Amino acid sequence: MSSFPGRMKEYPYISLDRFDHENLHARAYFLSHCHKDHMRGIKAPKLKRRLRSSRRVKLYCSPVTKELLLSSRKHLFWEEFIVPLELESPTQISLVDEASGESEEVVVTLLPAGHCPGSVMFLFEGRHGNVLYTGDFRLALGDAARMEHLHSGSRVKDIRSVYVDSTFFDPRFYQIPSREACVSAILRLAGDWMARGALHVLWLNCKAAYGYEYLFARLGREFNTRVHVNNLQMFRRMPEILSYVTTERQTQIHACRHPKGEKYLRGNRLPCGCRSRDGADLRVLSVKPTTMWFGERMRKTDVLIKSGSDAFRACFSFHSSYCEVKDFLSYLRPARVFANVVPMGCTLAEVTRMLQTTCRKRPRDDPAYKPLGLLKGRRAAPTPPRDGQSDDDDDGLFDGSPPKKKPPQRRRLPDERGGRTPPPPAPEEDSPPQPVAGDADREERTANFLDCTESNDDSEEDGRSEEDEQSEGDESGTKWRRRTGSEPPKWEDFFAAEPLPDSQKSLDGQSPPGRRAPEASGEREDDVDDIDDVDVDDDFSLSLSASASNHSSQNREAAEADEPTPPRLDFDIPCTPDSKRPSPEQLTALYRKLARGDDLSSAD
DNA sequence: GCGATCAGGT
DNA sequence: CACACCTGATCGC
Repeated sequence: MSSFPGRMKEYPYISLDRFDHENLHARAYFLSHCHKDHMRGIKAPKLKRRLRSSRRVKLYCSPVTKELLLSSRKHLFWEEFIVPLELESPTQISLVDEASGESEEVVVTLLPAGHCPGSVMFLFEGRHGNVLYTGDFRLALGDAARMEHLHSGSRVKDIRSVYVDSTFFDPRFYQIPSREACVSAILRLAGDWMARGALHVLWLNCKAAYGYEYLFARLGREFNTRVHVNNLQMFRRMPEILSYVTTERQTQIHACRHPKGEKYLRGNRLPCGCRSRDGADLRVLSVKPTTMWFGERMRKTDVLIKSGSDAFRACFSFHSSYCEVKDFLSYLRPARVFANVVPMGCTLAEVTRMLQTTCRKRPRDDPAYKPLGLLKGRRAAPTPPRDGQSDDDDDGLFDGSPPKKKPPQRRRLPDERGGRTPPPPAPEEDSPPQPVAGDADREERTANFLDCTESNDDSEEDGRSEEDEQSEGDESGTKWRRRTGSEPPKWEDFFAAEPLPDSQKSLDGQSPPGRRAPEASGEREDDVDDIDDVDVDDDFSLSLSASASNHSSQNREAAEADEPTPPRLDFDIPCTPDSKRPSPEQLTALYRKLARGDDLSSAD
C-alpha cells in the first residue's frame, strides 16, 4: 500500500496520488491509476471546496484513468478538472499560484506502468531537475531501456530522484514469474478444464480492483466467451473492456464475487449461484490469482499451485519483483531514490538503505568529481573486472560472498537535453533534503536476507508444473523503441492509453485545455444515466468481436529466466561542451586503469 | 450523519 | 505469505 505523502521534494507544488492534508493546496494534481490507496481524499468535501474556488487546478492522468475515475458517480464532479494526457507525449504545464500569480513551468511525460488499466508513471522535467514518480508498476526486466522518454539521444536522462513502487523491493521477493508466463499458464489450465465439457466452469477468485482486465481479455479472446462479473459499472466507460465481461451468468468463465454477507458458496458453487440449464451440478475449478515469488536460487517457477481438488492458486502480480525494480533503478541510476511503499516485514530505513544501493554514488568526498559517462562493467578493485553486460553491482546479496564495499558506480553526464521539450536547465546542486541513511556505516547488513525462506517449494502433491521455466519473451538487446502494432493485441491494449482523436497537447503553458472533445472510448456519456453505484443488471448487448484469437500457441520464446541483466545501451562517451572525445589510445589507457581498479581521478 | 481511522476478513 | 478492498466498530465533529 502506498504511503507516499503526495508530494515530491523537487516539485512541492504538485500533488500525486494524494488529495488530503497539505495536498489540498496543490497547484496541480496527478493521478497515476485508479486504486483507492492512491486516491485518498479525492472526493472529500474539503477538496471539492478547493476545486470550486479555483480556476486553475487540474487533475492530470491518462485517458483510461480518466474514464475509470469517472465511472464512479462519486467522482463525476472531477470531470471539468481532468486533463487527460497521452502517454509518451511530453506536455508543458504551468504551476500557477493563484494568489500571487507566481508560476513555474514543468514538463510532464506519462509512461506506461503496467500495473492496471490506465496506470502510468510521471516523468517531470523542470527547473529542479528530472524526477520520476512511478506510481505502482509492474515492469519487466529491460523495460526502462525501452522507454524513449527516459533517454536523451542515446543516453539515459539524468534523473535526480525516483519515487518508486517498492512494494516488493526486498530480496525475499527476488523473482516473480513474468506476466506472460502466468497468463499463458492460466490459459492452458482453463483450456484443459473447459475442454472437458460445458459443465466445467472456471471461477477466477479475483479481488475487487482494476488489474485483472487483461486476464479477462486474454481468456475472452482465447475461448471466444465473456467473463461473468458482478457489475459492469466500473467498466461502463471502457468499451474495450466491456466487450470481455458480462453480467449474464451463462458462461464458462466467472469472476463474480459473493454479493454481500452471503457466504454459502461452499463446495463447488459459483458465487453467483449459477447452475446448468438442466439443473445438473457444475464442476467448478477455482483459480485464485495470487502473488507468488521465488528466492534467488530457485529456478523452479511453477506459476500454478494446486491448493485443493478443484482449486489452484495462479501466479499474478501487479507489482514488480525485487529484480525488476532493481533492474529498473540500476538502469536509470538516479541520484536518489525514495520508497513509495514499505514492504511487509521491513522498515522504511531498511528499504531506503537498499534503494540507495541503486543510486549513483554521490561524490561526497570528491568535490572535483567529473562525470565520465556510461561505463560498462566497472568493478571495484577487489572484484575482477567483468566484461559483458552484467554491469550490475549485485552488492553481494546472493552470491554467498561476503558483502563488498560498494564499487564506484557508473557515472554519467548530467544530460544535455537534446529533445524537443525544453525544460530549463537544472541547477547543479541544491542540497538534497535528506537522502536518508548516512553511509558511514555502509555495512550492507543485507545478510539478514540471505537465508530468507523460499516461497513456493511447498508445492503440493501434484506439483506438475504447467509451464516449466520460461520468461518474458523480451528479445534481449532490443533498443528502446516503442513497439508499433501489427502483432496481435495484448497487454498493451489495455495498459497503454488509446490514442485520442484530439492529440494536441497543451503546450501553451498558460491554460491547459479544460474541456476536451469526446474521448476515444467511444461511449461518450453526456449526461450520466441512472446507473447507480450499486448493481447494474442490464445486459449490455455488445458484440463480441472475437476477431483475433490465434496467438495462443506462441507461448514461450525462452530467455534465460535467471538472467537478470537487461539489455543495456552501449558504452557511450559523453559529449559535454567542455570535453572532447577521447582517442582510442586514451580509451585503452582508461580501460587498463579500470581493469586494475586504479583511481580514475588522476586520469587525463 | 459524515469522515477518518483501525481491526479483521477475503 | 501479499494485494486492494470491504465491512464494521469507534471516535470526533
